[in-house]
Amino acid sequence: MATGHTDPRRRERILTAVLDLIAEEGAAGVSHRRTAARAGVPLGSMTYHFTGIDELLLEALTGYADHVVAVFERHLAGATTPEEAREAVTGLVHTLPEGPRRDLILVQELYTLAARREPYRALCVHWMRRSRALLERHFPPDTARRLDALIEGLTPHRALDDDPPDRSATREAVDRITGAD
Amino acid sequence: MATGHTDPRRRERILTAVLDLIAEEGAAGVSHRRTAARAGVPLGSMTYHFTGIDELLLEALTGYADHVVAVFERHLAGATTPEEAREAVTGLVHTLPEGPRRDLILVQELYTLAARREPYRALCVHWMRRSRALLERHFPPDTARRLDALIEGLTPHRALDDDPPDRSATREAVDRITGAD
Amino acid sequence: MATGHTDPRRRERILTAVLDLIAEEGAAGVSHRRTAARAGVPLGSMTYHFTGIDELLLEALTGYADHVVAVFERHLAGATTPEEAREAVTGLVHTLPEGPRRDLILVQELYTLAARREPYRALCVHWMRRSRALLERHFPPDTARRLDALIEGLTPHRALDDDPPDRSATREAVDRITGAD
Amino acid sequence: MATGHTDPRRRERILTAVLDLIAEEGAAGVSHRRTAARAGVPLGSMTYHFTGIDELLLEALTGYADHVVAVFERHLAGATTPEEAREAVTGLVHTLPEGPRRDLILVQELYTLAARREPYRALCVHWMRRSRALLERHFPPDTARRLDALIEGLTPHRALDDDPPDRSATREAVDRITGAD
DNA sequence: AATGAATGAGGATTCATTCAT
DNA sequence: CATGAATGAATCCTCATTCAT
Repeated sequence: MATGHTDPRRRERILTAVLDLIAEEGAAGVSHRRTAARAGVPLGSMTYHFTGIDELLLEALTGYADHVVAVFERHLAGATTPEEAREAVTGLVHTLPEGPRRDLILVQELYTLAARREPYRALCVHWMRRSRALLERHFPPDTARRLDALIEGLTPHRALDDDPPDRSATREAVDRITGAD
Repeated sequence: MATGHTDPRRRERILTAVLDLIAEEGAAGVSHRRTAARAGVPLGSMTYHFTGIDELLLEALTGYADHVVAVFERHLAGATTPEEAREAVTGLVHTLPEGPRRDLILVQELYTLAARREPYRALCVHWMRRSRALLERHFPPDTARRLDALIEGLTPHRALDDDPPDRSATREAVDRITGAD
Repeated sequence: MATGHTDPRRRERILTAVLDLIAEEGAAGVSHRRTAARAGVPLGSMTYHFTGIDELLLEALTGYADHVVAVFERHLAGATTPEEAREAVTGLVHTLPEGPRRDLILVQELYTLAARREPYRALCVHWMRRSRALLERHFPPDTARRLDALIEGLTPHRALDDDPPDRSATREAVDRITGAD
Repeated sequence: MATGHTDPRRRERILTAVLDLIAEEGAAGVSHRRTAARAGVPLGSMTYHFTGIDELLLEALTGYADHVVAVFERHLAGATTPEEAREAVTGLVHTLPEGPRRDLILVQELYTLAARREPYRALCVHWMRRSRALLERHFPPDTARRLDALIEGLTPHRALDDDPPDRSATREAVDRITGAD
């Protein structure tokens, strides 16, 4: 009532809460009530700012995908030789899911949504395309593609495995897939 | 004398229904009601045969993992040389998600559950270990590991991509990661 | 918890509450919450016993239509001559909406629903057919039809008008429409 | 100097939207949001131009009643003899609900509102009085009254019946109720 | 052994209305 | 004058689970 009546960061705060909830409870655990509580906004606020749960999830995950691409880009930015690019990619695999597995989980949830529902699939495809394009700055198209798949595959392994592969094993895989001889 | 004095296939039928539901609606879409309706059993039957939703999901997914491992094994069974093994693995990647993406979805859902909740993680780890063991019959441990990750990574790509890599591209990736020279 | 666990009159009580609510607040005013409160049953009970609001309304109104037909029949039962039948019909018009206009309102609400949604239309048509059949026991088909329409038309007039037509006016109209000469 | 310094047709457009909504969704389906969307005006506009939902409905239905009376009048205008008047009334019954049942529905909705809430009742009574007055130009008061009721009763029959009475049947009923001999 | 009945919690969403701008 | 932002109440419905039978 006495608040500024227009808090421009409200949408933003809600989206952050959504991402936190996806990571903690899964996409299925994202409800209006829970999100509102977490973001500290009234329940009615949710459907005012977002059409429905789907818009909520989609927008939050889009923001997250952008963030991941940015990380990706930052990692690869400095590399000028193939050797440096390979090292950068290796670092990437070991960087992303370092936190509290939050990133891994978010990616997994997105894949799961994408496997079944169109808008999420589109987001996923767009994302894959962008990261492949980044790899293609340093590797030929076919190699970029293989490398992209490898990165994707190493991630769940690193996250679930009790005894995950160490950095040198990752590097070895990267070298082989990119055909370093 | 025989215990299950009613339809012994009831559990089985319920588990099949659960798997169908996971594939169609996602793990979050599996409810007692829906499962009962789909399996054609009374609602009260659900909590009689299964402790709760988790037991339901876990048992269904365990059965599915067994099935996938069996497919895996069948594919690799005939291979006697590394060359044949590589060809078998290639066939595997192109076999699994060929159907109506059902398999991809189920795997994805399992990963998502595994990322957050213990019993699912254990199932997942056990599964990964078994498939790696199968690969180790034909490849050295480190190679098996890399190969396993690659397979995992190729799957979502093949499923989501509008223009998925063809068989020869897969074979090329397999050759490189297994160090065929 | 300590209740008989199976109250067979519960459905019945709910339907009575629905009819009361339609009369008092209109069909649009029938909500699960209000109905539950009025019938003295828990909210969750509503969707257990009835699929949804529509089943609720439809079943309640079907019961009401049956009741009205029964009244109709009882009124006409004793008539053996056309003269007696005309008198009975006249009595009918002046009997039905005598109460607290409850009957009139219920009929009106049913018509309104019937004008837009199929299952209600079917109920309405079925009802009209039955009452016409009753009239046809005493009048030729065409006459029965005209008479039926007249009855329908007199009802809202009697209910809304500040100065509604008296019994002799009704009788006069009945006589004319049935061609008493 | 001119007051409505913005679009003066806005009120008008809103009222048209309200009528459309009543016809399509029922009076209960008229909300500020839906009306605003349909009329293409901002949501805030609704409560600026109209006190609340009731004012909205009442004003829209008043306009509609005026329209119906005008049709009524136009139909009867040319008639100079009782015979012509009877033919005109017959035409009326077969004209009104000819379109997409829109008119029938609107009338029904108005009756339903009138049965329960005062301002709508007043509107209804006023309307009935006006149409009766029109009939009284051609028929004696008692006959006008009977005829009015008959018209009212024929309408739902014609609208709901699968096999509605044809024009000659209507004419026959009109003749009888007006005592043509 | 098996199940229909029951229910309180929580799901998404729509709403009329208020108010600062 | 006109309106976008905001919100708490209420909407229908689904749910996992308990329990008497």
